[in-house]
Amino acid sequence: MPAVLTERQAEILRLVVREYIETADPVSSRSLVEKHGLTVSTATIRNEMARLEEDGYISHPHTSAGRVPSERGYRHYVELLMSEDPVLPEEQRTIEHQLHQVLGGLDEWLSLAATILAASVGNVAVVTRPQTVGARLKHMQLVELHGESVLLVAVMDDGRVRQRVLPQRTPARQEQFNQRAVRLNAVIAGRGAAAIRLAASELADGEEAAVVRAVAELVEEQRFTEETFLDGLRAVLEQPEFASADRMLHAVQQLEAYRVRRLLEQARAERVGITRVLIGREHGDEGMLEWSVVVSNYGDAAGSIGTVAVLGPTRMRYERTIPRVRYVATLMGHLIESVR
Amino acid sequence: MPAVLTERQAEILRLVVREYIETADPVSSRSLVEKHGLTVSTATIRNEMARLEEDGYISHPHTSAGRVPSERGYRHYVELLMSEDPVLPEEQRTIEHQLHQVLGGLDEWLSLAATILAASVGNVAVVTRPQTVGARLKHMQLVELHGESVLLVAVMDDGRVRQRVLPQRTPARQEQFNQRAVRLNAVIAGRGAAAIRLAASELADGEEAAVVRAVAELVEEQRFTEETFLDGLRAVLEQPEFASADRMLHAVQQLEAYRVRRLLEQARAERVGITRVLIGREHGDEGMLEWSVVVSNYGDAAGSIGTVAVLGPTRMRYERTIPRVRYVATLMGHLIESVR
DNA sequence: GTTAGCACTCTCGGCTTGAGAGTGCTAAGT
DNA sequence: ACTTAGCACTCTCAAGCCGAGAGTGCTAAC
Repeated sequence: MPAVLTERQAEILRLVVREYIETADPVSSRSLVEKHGLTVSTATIRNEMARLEEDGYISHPHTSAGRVPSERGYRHYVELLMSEDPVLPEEQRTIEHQLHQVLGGLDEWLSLAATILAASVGNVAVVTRPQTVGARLKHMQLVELHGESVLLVAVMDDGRVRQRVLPQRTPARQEQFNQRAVRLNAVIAGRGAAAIRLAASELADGEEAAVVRAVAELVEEQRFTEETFLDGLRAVLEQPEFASADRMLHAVQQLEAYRVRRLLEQARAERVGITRVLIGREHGDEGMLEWSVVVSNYGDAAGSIGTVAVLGPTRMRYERTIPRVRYVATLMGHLIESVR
Repeated sequence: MPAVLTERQAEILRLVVREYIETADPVSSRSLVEKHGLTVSTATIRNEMARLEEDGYISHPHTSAGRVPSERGYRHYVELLMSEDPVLPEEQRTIEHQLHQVLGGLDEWLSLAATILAASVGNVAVVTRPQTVGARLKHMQLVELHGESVLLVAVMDDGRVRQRVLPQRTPARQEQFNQRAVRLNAVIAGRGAAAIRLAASELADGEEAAVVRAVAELVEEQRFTEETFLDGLRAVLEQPEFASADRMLHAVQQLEAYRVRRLLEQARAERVGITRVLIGREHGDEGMLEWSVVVSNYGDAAGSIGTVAVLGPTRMRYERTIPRVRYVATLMGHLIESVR
């Protein structure tokens, strides 16, 4: 397999990939000549195609079908042949505007970002909440509930707001809860789960110790289903690769939260700022052989890292998807700074 | 159409419905006799079936197929022929145990309830958050964020905890925010959106007025997508009625949040405590002609009302679904009391 | 009122067939 | 040595056909 392609071969590969991404039909030598005004004949194209196939860039579904890019073909295309379709200032403004409309805090931003991204690339988009290794408590508050319970609300320095209903043996008024919150905040605000747990063990009052232990749990809690925002299922199912019922059902199964989580764990880009493209079996998930993943991490100075990704068939508009994933990831990076 | 069925006709109808629900195949006179040891011949069954068909209880996909229940047949079955499959104490314990494992507050309960219900009936389950007409603020809190913003956290008396990032011109320390929160709570805690808005207009300090206006918005905010918890998509798509790609895609489309919302609005049961069954076109949604909905409202003394529903093909195990929807609805009713 | 018997209808899977799409190869042209 | 016209060959796909099988409706007898 010669690693180098002639100029003409590269151009043919580029056109095959583009054409196939657009139409989803195997592309024939004739359609290539007709649609792109090539100055050579179909026979020449066929000869070149035969070479490309020998070298593993494209393949044949069956004898008398056109050519389809292989994983290697897509990879070559993504790395060398394609030019990115930039997110225009106009589109950037629209997206940022939509995000700023919503002032509800991190979760709403992440969810909306997934929706916007999905709509923009026509595939499934996933945005995970930044996983903070050493999250700290910013502030806690107790709110009196009817009956024998109290609502604990904890705000973390990674933007999470978590709550929990706690039983309360000795009834108290809101005012007393406020005082208790101020007292406890003085001890545990700004600290991580471990330090808070330690503080709990040193408290004389059993009820307060229970509250503080609960805070520690909330600080370190990472619940995946609630930490992942996914959208675009319907759009991806409309792609022709899922035109049969069993393929479609299979896709729906693969996109269940816990599977997507596993996939993203494997596919995680190494560093913030890099956008990775994993084509076909490159991501190593047996169930999603014909899927590609475009993934980018985002994070802040404090080292908490989240993921923005698009999942779709290998026949995906990489030109469009890659810059959009990258853009949304940087946007998310800015947003998490703002809720620190 | 004689409205009354003979005992034998009713029994045959009952068996046809049961058999069809179980197998999804049109049921023939022979299968009925064979499987249920009837003492009459297949010919007799056929005669009776012809009567049932005349009366509109069952129908014929084509000449040489067995019988399939019509909407009327299902209705008769649900109202008169079927006996409910109660939620056994064992199952109740399991469900309640799962719910009590999770202490995160209302949203997690609702979401988990949808998951449990979906798994238990093998169809799509939807649980909406109780829509409170006149929600009141229970407590608000301000948390200092890095930079020029502050996080407003509001706890409502219907169990919602909402947050919003607010810009903050004059930087301040957490202690000052606490004092401000105490001051503002004294004025607005326990009040509804209108009263809070009024209070905002009377405040001298512009920054405080902005905070209070934001609180008012949070108090009355009802955001549907975040207010609906849906699960069981995959299970329902495995039903044979969605065995072709276009039907499956159509189902996925119909189950998008905003459509489900419309459907539930139309299908809303009148009173808390009643479980309604809407079969086929009875729910009036053109796009979901072959779907049934089992729906039950739940609420608390204060009049906030939420919905628990199961959506699935008309060929649904009503015996099982109805009591489970009812049970989960009452459970939700208790839970919302507990976070008041 | 019930039932055996039978003709009739309809579906479904398998098979065949012909059209169409594309290729690979050969041989001739530049 | 590269390009290309021409053509045989392969494979898919839709349409049509066929026969088996399932079920019914009807008739006539019990």
